[in-house]
Amino acid sequence: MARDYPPIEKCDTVVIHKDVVNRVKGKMPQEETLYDLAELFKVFGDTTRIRILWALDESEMCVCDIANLLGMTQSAISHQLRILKQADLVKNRRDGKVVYYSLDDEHVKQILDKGLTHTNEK
Amino acid sequence: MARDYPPIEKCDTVVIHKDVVNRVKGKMPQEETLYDLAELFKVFGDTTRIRILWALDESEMCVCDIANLLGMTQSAISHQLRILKQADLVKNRRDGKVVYYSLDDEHVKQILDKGLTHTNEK
DNA sequence: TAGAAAGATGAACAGTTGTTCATGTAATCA
DNA sequence: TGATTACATGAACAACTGTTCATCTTTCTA
Repeated sequence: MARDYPPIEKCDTVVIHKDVVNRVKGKMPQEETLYDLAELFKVFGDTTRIRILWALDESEMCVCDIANLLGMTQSAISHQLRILKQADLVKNRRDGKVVYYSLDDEHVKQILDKGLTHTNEK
Repeated sequence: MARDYPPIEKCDTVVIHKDVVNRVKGKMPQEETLYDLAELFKVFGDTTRIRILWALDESEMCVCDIANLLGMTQSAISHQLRILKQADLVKNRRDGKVVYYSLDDEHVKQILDKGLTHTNEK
């Protein structure tokens, strides 16, 4: 994601607003923090994954159940569950042949709810 | 985003877990709601936009200032601000030639903070 | 009024992402 | 043990996304 940006196009405001910009620059979080944050939201930024998370908030379910519920293939769901697991949004347990997935913690629902508050009001 | 999914691969759990799956199916929000939610998080899912939002939480700024702050071109920032505005995450006001952008409401910071809580703990 | 400044925008291009298809692995059971 | 079930995964492909470049609009000013 690291890119090589071209020279900055300066305009008069860069001089006029120098103090404000420098103050903000000093208060910005670490690049890595912002990168991780974007990566997290990227995981939430897909309808399939949002539907999986919403479903798992209602009940623990196995891969096949989720596929059936959402009308998608087992493979597609399995790929998405891997992404959700890597982001620590879901956890799983194995019971024989069946692997049950569930939400990792309560943050997930909180983030979904905050997003919902915004979309409902706009 | 609407796709034509292939026939569902059934497995035994579909019968065994029928009641759970049907209950969850009944509690799922509207498809449109989940779509809008994913669209919202998609907007948060980019480092440049996250950096812009974080900067605007500190202070109202014009396009050129943001470009200068982030070391990117005016054009790139302008494109991203359009996306943020369409998602009702930022608003703007014109003062002569200069257009100042700021966060639209307090939800934005709340969503960022919830995300940060998650990334900090994992 | 002509030129410049600040910003917006369309096209193009490379990089990324989500699903499918084929196949692999772990656990169960006849 | 061999077949089957549930799930995982790599490759491939189409669709999408973010930046650049060129150009356009709006506003100010000399």
